[in-house]
Amino acid sequence: MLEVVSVRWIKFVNVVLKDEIVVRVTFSDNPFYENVQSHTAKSLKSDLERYFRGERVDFGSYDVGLSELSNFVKVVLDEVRGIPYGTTVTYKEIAERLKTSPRAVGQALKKNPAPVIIPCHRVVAKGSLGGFSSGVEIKRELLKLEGVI
DNA sequence: CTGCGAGTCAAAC
DNA sequence: GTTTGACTCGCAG
Repeated sequence: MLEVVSVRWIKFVNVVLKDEIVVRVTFSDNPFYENVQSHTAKSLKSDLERYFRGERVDFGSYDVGLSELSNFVKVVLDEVRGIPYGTTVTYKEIAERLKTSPRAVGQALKKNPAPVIIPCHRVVAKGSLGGFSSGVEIKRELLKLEGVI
């Protein structure tokens, strides 16, 4: 069954769940039509509201649907999920941990279907912010929210 | 097989 | 300061 959580922030943050698994996260100017039923969706909505209010929230307990992705991308995203709130890591560090190149890491992060839930915004370039699939402004605001900037 | 990045480093204007 | 080239590696064409 399909559910949608839409939360107001600098933009609307929309999370689509299928059978209580996060399928994707998007940012939009107008809210998505919500459909919140399961306990998971309710809990997620409340967690998101607290997170965007500036509270320290961990989304590690939510499942994200990664089955469509290549194995390499899964490994990278999995590594990224381990980055704690309020801290950042460079593409290079991730690359070294996984024995690959920083560029490959960037390519993998671009395919992240669920920003915020999988905190790809905590991966930055050495000396600058790096990129972000939903716009670098969003990335900057997220880091500001977590007190990194 | 070729070319392109959400990168990095060093060398050179 | 900025730009340029070599290196890198998984993926799309």
